[in-house]
Amino acid sequence: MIEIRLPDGSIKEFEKGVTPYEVALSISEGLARNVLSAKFNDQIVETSTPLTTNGSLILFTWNDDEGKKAFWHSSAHVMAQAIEELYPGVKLTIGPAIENGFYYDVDFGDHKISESDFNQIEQRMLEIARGKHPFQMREVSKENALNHYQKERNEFKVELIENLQDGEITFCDHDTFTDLCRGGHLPHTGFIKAVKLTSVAGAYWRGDENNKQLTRIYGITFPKQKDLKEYLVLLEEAKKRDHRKLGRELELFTFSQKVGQGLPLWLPKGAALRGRLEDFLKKAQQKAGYEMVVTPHIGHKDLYVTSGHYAKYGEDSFQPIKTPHEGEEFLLKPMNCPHHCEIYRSGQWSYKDLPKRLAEFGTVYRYEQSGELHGLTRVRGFTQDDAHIFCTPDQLDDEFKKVIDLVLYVFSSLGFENFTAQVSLRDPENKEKYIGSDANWEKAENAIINAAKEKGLSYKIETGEAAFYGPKLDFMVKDALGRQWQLGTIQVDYNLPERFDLSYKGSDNELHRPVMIHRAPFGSMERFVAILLEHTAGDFPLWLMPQQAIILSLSEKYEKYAEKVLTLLENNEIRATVDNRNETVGKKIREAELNKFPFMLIVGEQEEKDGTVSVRRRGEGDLGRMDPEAFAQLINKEISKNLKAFEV
RNA sequence: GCCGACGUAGCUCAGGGGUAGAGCGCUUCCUUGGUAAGGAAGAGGUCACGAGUUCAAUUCUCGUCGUUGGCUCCA
Repeated sequence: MIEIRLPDGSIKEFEKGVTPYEVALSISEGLARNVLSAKFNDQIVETSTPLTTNGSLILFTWNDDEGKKAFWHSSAHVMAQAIEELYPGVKLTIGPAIENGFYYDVDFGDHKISESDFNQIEQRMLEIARGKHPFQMREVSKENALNHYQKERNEFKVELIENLQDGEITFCDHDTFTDLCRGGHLPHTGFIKAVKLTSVAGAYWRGDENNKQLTRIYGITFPKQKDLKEYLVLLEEAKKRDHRKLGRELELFTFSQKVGQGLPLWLPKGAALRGRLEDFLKKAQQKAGYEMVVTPHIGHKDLYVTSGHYAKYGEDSFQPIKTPHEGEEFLLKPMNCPHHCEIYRSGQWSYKDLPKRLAEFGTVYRYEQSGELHGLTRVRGFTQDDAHIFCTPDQLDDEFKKVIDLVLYVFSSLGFENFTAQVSLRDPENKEKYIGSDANWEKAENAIINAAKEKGLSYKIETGEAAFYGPKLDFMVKDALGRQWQLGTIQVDYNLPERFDLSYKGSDNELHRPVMIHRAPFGSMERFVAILLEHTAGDFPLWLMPQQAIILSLSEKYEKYAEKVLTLLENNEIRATVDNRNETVGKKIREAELNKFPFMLIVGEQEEKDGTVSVRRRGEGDLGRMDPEAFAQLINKEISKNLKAFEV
């Protein structure tokens, strides 16, 4: 007999060799029907794996992430079988489960696959699923495994197996199909009831663009047809929050093929919105001891040779601008740091002057790969809410924490709660990719981790994700479709101070090297506005709204009174506009609601007579008549409730 | 940059070898209204651009540009 501990803490005795499925059955038939996969002593096992020792067992269903993972991983096997049958001679490589579904990377040889092939594959997958073929794991010796795939001339699987230890290699069989696999499957294919292949994409073998390009097919499957329908509806809903769509509808920004790809044009409303965000940050930064500076949009090539950026990115950047005569070369500014370093160098500093915090809304230009451009989130010309802090090594920890406070203030003022902090460190295996000494890297990495810990951030460490000049702490936020984007960033840099020979006079009367912190709480105005749009669906916090209220005149007769109310509101710092069009009030309300006006003020005969406005709140309805002054107070009270001042 | 899809009116989209259609928006007129679409008329398109096939191309083929889902990249 063996003892199995279940998640509720209870311990049950079973015959040696009991399977997770049988354990589930002993609890309830319903559970047994729904159990998809299991974890025994922190190891993923099949529901059919005999358990031979004491241990703790967790059973997973569709409601668990691990259950979905097994579901989708198994679905990848089924898709692979369908593809192999329909396109004989293809070479399978890897096919994992992902956050929403799964993919399989396949070498189709000369065959071109496109979305028009999906239906056929989906149909075959469903046929296989209906066969209720059990997934069965078996151990294979390295030699046999290699033989199997050498016979199939599948160099990809051979490469995978070569990197595995003999004795830990397993194959998974179902129906007529066999795949190299570590495990974690459904009991059988019959659980898969709904199948949707979502896209086809090129993907490099092992993610390296020097390798062969494979065809990646993405799909998603569900245990019920209804779940698939719901998922598709969810996708449709997410599309409604797409910042590209909202940006056009709300007249915030546009693009022009003539101006060039990735170069956004900010429309009046968008520019006003962006200006308001800038003012908000400027105010907080002033309190936090920052000083604003302004630098030009181009810089001499030597500036970037000194900074090291030219060597690293020169080839892959917008190419230098040449002067007519002297043969000088200038680069479009890809970042503000070198300019700020030169500002620092323009003076002499004592340790008493530090930290020096230089801030600029600096517009930069980067030649991003054309396939990477995406709305406002990835562009070629954008404005960073940049600042560089020059401080003594002793001040680093404290300054770093202060920056975290500022970023958290920005995020909370704008209602971003679901962000993750990511600490990006150097890849110790690939040190040549980075500039700077080991000692400095270590110091900087520790400073970041300590600050993140002390500020109570829940952070994730990503090795190899650091910038080439230093480690960083990024604040990541998801867009409507769940894609992660970096917004705020804080980076420690020991290298630029070195390269620009920056110094300050210490209390010992000697020259010392300052440490530099790069930071941008928004990241870039473009990306921030994009993500903010997707999070709020255009329903911005009241203080940020391009227009806070719209005055709807009941007919042209009340135009004068409407204008009078507008002036009154403007005197109270409220952004409002008048809709005097010859339309019914019903239509005006509908459009104001769709255009996200938070407040609608209806004025007609009654209002004009007693000097009031009828207030309607978006999404809530009629709030009744009130004095325009009272309305102004209502708005301003709500704003001051939601927008707290930054406390240092 | 690579793989796939797409590009028709300001916007959302239908159509299809014989040079185009809807809804919304826009203009004008009627209507002067009470909390999510009042009515009528009209204007607006080199069907992204360039080449090829054809008697004829917006439609088919190729290329370019742009957009887009991924991959690689992201100072």
